[in-house]
Amino acid sequence: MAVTLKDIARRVGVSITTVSRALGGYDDVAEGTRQRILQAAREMGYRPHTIAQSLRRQRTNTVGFIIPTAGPRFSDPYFTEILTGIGNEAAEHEFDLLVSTRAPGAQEQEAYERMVGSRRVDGLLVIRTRCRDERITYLVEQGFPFVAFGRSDLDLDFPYVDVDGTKGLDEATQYLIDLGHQRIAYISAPPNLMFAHYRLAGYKRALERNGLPVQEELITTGRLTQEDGYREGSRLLTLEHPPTAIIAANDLMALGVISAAQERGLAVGRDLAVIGFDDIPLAEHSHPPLTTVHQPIYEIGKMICRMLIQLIKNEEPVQRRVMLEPALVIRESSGGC
Amino acid sequence: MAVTLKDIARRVGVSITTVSRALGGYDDVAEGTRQRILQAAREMGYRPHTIAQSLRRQRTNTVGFIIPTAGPRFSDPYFTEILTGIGNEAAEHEFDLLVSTRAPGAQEQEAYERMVGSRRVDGLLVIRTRCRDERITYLVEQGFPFVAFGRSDLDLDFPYVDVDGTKGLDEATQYLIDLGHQRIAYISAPPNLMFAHYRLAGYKRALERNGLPVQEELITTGRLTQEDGYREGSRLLTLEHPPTAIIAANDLMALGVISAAQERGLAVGRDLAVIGFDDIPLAEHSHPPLTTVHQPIYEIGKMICRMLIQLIKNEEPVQRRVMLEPALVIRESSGGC
DNA sequence: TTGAAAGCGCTAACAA
DNA sequence: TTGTTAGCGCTTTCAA
Repeated sequence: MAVTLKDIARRVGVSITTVSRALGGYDDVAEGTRQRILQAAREMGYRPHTIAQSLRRQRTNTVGFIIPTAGPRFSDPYFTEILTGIGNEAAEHEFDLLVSTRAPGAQEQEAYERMVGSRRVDGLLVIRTRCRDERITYLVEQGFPFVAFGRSDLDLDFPYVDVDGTKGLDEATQYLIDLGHQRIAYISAPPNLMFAHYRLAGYKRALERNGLPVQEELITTGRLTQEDGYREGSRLLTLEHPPTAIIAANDLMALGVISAAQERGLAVGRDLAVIGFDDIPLAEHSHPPLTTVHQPIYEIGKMICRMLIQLIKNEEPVQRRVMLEPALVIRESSGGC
Repeated sequence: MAVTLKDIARRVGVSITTVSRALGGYDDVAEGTRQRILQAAREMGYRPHTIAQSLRRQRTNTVGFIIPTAGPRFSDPYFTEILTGIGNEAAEHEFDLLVSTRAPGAQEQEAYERMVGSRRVDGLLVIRTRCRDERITYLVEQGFPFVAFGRSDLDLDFPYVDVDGTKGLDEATQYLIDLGHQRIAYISAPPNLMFAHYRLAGYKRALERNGLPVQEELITTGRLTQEDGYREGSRLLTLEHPPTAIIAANDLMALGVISAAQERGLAVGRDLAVIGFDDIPLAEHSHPPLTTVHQPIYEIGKMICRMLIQLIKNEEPVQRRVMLEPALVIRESSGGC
C-alpha cells in the first residue's frame, strides 16, 4: 500500500498537519522535527497523492492538449515535434500533460468541453487555429486559461504565439523570382486554417510587388499530406504551361511534389524548384534536400506551454502576443546554390 | 462557479446521496425523483468533478504513456500514429491519456516512478521494449498494470502485443533473393532494442537458408533516423563491392538510403533495391514508393490500450500475448514489379 | 512551534 | 426509496 502523510505522522509521532508543513517546505516547523519527518518520508518512500492535492488545492498542475488528428493513419511529424516541446516544458515545471486525439469536428469540441468541464486540467493548448475558431470562442467564453499557436480572425483577446507566414512566403517567392522564375505555383492549405491565408497573402504580395500576374491555375489546395502534395504536384506539372517552381504550404506536401516531379523524370532543383514550409527534420535529408521556410516547432511547443503555465500560476506572461520571424532555409530543391 | 451535486440537491430538495445515485444510474431511486434530478442536472450544466471521483473511487480512469523521444527534433511519424491509436481507443472507453515525453535514461525512469507513485494513472503503456528493460522490471516489481508493445528478454510474465519481426525480415530478404540479389545489406536498429534482434535474426535466417554468406561488412546499425539511413546507406554504397539491395530496420532509415542512392545517381528499384519496415504513410508516397514490411501501427496502439483498460477493469483480456503477422508490401523501391 | 478541525466533491455502507 | 455518516489524502485556517 502507498505511504500517506498519516503513516509518516504516526511513525514520527507528530500530527498530519506538521508532516504536511515540513514536506511543503514551510518554515514554521522546528528544525529537528523537520529533519525527522524528511528522513522518515525518504525511508518510507513517500510520494504525495497528486489527486488528493489537486482536489484540495483546486489546481491540477496539468495542461491539456487536444491534437487535431486527421484520420487513423495520421502521422505528420510536425505534431510529434511540437508535442515533444510541450511535454518537455511541462516536465520542467512539474506539470503533467493530458492529451486527447480527435479529428476536428463535433467530437473534438466535446473533448474541449469535457476537459474544461471535468476540471481535469488547469489550462489548454490550442494549435493550428482556424477561421472563426469555435475552440477559441468557447474557451474565451468560459474564461478558461489557454494559449494558442496561431492568430485568429475573431475579435477576441487571447494569448498566442505565431510565425509570420506572410513574410515567410513572401521571402520564399521573392527568392524564386530572383532566380528568374516567372511561373511559380502555390499549393495552399485548407482555407479554414488561419495560416493558409497568411501564407497565401505572402505569395501574392511577392508576385504583385514584382509585377507578376497572380494566376488562378497556378494556385491550388491540398490537405497538408504528402499524398495531396503528390496529387496536386502531378496536376500542376501536366498543365499546358507547367510552372517552373512550386511552393507548398507545408513540407509534407512539398515532399509529395518532389515525388511527383521525379516520377516524371524531372530533376528537382534543376528542372523544377520546390520550396516547403515548416522545416521538419525530414526536409533536411530528403533528396534533394528541401528548401523551406523554417519555423522553430519544438521551441514554439515549449513557448506556448511556458506561457500557459505562467498564466495558470497568475504570473503575467512577459508577452501575450508573440510573433516570430520565419527564416528561409536554402537547400538544393530550389536550385540556384 | 462549477455546479456540484450539492447545488443540484439543494435545488431539487433531496440529499446529495440521492443525486449521486440518480446520476450514477442506480435503480434504487424513484422514477419521479430521478427525472427531476436528471433534468436539473441538465439545466444546470452539471459535470462530475473527475478529480473528486478519482479520489473517492481510487481509480483515475487514466492511462499513462511515456513517449521515448530522441532529442528535441524528434519527429518519427511512427509515434504520432501509435499515439492516435492509443488516444482514440482511450476516448472510446472514456479514459484519459496522460503523456510524458522523455529520452530513454534516468529521467525517463523517474517519469515512470512519478506516474506510478503519484497514483495519477491506473496503468501504463510501454512501447519499443528494450533488452533487460528496466521499465518492465520496475512495473512488474511494483505490480502495476501495464501492457507493452514488444517482447522482452526478461524472465517475466506480462501482457504484450508484438509483430513477428523475424518472419517479416525473413520474407523481405527471401523476396530479394528470389529476385536474384546476392549482396543484400542490412541496416539494423540499436542493439538495445528488442526488435533489433528479431529482425536481424530474420535477415540472417533467410540468407543461411539460401546458402548465402552472412557478411559483417554488409551489416551495420543506425539510430532509426532518416539521417542515419542516409549516412549508412552512403557508406554501404561506397564499399568496394557495394550491395545490390539494402534493407533497413525501419522506414525512416530506408528513406535515407533512397536519398543516398539518388544522390549517387542510382535509380532506386533498378540499380538498387531498398526495403523498409513499418509502412508509415510516408512510405507509400515516396519516390519511388517504398517496399516495406507492414505493421498495423494504429491498430496496435488501439489494441494495447484496449488490453490495458481491460486489465484495469479486471476484465481478463482475451489474450495476454498477442503476436501479429507482418506483411510484405511490395512497391517500386525493390524493383521486380 | 504544533495540533485540531474543516472541507475540497464525491461515493458507498448502513440505517431508517 | 431516501438520508446520515464516514472518509478518500491532502491543505489550510484558527487556536493553543
